[in-house]
Amino acid sequence: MIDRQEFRRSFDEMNAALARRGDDVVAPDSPWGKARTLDLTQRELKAEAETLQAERNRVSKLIGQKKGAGEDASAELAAMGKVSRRVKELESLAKDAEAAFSDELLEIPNPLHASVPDGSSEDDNIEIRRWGTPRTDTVPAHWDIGTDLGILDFEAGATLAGSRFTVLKGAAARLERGLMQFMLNTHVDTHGYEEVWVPAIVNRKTMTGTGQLPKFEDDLYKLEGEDAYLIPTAEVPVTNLYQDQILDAATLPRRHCAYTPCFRREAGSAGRDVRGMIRQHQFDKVELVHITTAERALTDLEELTGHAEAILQALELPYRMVELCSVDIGFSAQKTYDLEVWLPSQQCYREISSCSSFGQFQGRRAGIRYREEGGKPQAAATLNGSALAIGRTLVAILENGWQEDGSIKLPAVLHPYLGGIKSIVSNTLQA
RNA sequence: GGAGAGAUGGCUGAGUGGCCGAAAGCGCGCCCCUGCUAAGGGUGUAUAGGCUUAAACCUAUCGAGGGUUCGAAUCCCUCUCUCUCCGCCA
Repeated sequence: MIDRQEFRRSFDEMNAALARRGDDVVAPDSPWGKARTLDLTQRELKAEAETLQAERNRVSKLIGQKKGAGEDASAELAAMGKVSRRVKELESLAKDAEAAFSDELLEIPNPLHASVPDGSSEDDNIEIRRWGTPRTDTVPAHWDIGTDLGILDFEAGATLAGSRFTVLKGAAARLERGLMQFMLNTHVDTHGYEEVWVPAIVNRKTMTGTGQLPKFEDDLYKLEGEDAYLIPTAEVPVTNLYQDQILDAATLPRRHCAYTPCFRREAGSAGRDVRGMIRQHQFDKVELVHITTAERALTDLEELTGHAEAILQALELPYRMVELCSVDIGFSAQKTYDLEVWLPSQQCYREISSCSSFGQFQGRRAGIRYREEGGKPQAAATLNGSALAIGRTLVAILENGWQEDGSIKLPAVLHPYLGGIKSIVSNTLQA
């Protein structure tokens, strides 16, 4: 959520920053376009109501005194009856205007950070660096590799739940579990994160705090008849761990990692990546979350991204890091780096991690604040990044580790997590 | 799912219609006294919004929402959450 004070005082600057996301974001009929009028209306109504309330409070006190002294207060009573009715009217109007204003505010995306490059499509994203040597020989798609080995069962997934669900068997299931362990251990033991285990179902307020709602309801699974949604990412419960709290600045940054399943309806991506397990309705992910100060947000982003990269490097997976351009950055983010892993079957890099700084955007929405010694509370900055999406990591391991004989060579760091075996030659793990 | 109890400031905990943004204690900040790792005294200590150069001032907030009233932490209604007991259960 944008800052109201800034909205009033620096309208033009904010307008410029928002316009970089696209002209439609600042169109007259957009939430941004409507917000200004609603704000003025709301403030006028409130000011008028407050003036009358002050009057009422003053006279009510007088009535109390008069009655206490046995004096007649009927004139005041009559006058205040009238004032009270008017106050009620004004309050009701002000409340409606305030609600309308707040609703629009929740639909306005985060103004981009000044360092974000301009662009008109994802093709304008900027490659920052590459790591590793991509293999260029012909490698089968992971769905063929996995089916041949008997470790990925797409039919079973479709039978049980529908398209975009996969059943992992034997070595694949163990690999999924091993990756989860390996990633969490690395972040806890090497990178110093505090691990948390959180609900995969959250309520509407929590979803609103991180920005998934109200705008992206269609992307979420909602539980019928309840105020409950399946989380699309651990970002939601982990960041909201601090909702409506005031943290001591000395305790920042708070850094958490968490494993959760993630659920996404993929409403807008019909027909894309329908084969294989690149794009699933349910997938596993280890997520990193930072709660930090506004000043530290950008340096923390570099650090957090580095922690995600460390996983790819340890797994010996070639990847590149790209900085998203102005039109490709998500609603709540102010700046984003994507990590893309090399998929030999497609001969291209595919997103496996997205690391973003949200500035104070989520902090304001979720009421996460911190206080410097003797200072006023201010909205905390939040960051998060996948480290990594486990399903896609499994895909990358299958394809990058694929051998001519159909077996899969496994990265050395995973051996201890897989009972010591070094390769997959069937749906059972072999030494 | 059934029955009961409760929700007040960083914490504990008073407060059943006005003098309550809220006693008292604890904790914490600053000052003083004491000159030694005891204690004492004073003072301050919520959040948001409005108006302001600033201070002052005004408004709102005692789980949430609605109602009664000139006036509600206090009365009424609805909801949420927590705790205890019973039932069920991985």
